[in-house]
Amino acid sequence: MKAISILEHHQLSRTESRMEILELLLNKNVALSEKEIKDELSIKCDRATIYRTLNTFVKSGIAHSIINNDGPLKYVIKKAPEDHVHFKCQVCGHIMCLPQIIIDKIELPDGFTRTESNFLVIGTCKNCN
Amino acid sequence: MKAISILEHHQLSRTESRMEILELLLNKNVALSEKEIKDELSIKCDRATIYRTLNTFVKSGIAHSIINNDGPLKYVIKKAPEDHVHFKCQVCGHIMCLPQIIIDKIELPDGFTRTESNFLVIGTCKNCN
DNA sequence: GTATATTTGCAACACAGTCGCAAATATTAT
DNA sequence: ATAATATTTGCGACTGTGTTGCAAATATAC
Ligand SMILES: [Mn+2]
Ligand SMILES: [Mn+2]
Ligand SMILES: [Zn+2]
Ligand SMILES: [Zn+2]
Repeated sequence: MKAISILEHHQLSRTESRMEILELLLNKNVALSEKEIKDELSIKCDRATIYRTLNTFVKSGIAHSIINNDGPLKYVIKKAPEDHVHFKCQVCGHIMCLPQIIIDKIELPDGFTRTESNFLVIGTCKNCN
Repeated sequence: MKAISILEHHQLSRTESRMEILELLLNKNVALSEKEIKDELSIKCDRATIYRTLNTFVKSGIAHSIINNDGPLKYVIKKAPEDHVHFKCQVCGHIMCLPQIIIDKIELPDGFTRTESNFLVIGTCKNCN
């Protein structure tokens, strides 16, 4: 399984919750909130455990969180290392990465330096258009 | 007073809370949260009133809210009509608009359409660099 | 297998934001 | 200016997201 080797590679112990949550994220191409994860999990798993697991994944670089303008944080497997744009579809509600668009290049005013970015574009996705 | 004419122009009734909150926002060039507003107000004003006032201002187009990656929404007077980049300084904590950078132009993948954007760049501001 | 380190579930908590309702205040009409 | 009406306010209760302490459960190391 891919999940096992990812956990090993990041030196994370192999617990049922971590395996199941990681596999769920690996099989999705849209970002999921804690609640959505809980609802889709086959095993029972406490809210706190899900949050702790997600935070662990983010710290390890396995996943990253996406800020939602209206709603809870969502999590997705980290594919591209660079900062990229996120897209939220108003119709289907899905939030996803748009790794095609890198945002290193934004020119800030004189004297400002960038360390990180959070870009969320809201609109209508390919499927819903 | 500027605040009075702004309220009149948007056909909002002229209450003490609205006047004070609006003047506070007009005198700041950084975004404020409900808590920060409450702390800076000279008059006493309930949390709920501040939230309602801010929502009223946003609906009227007087102010707009800025998503904070870690923390509550912040509010700022709306100067530029277009979507622009927001900047958060890790050192001083200030969040401000960078109206110089318009983000209409981001090229989305085929089939995606944009209606709104939330861009937050995190880094170090001019003063703190 | 046993010992040790880590993770889990549960409960409690903190905080942001909203809402119903009665009292207070602002607007309008007289 | 006074009275009638419409709007806003404060209070309290409530929801939802996310975190944390602690004891029990489980994973890893020996
Ligand atoms: Mn992403
Ligand atoms: Mn702005
Ligand atoms: Zn869609
Ligand atoms: Zn600064």
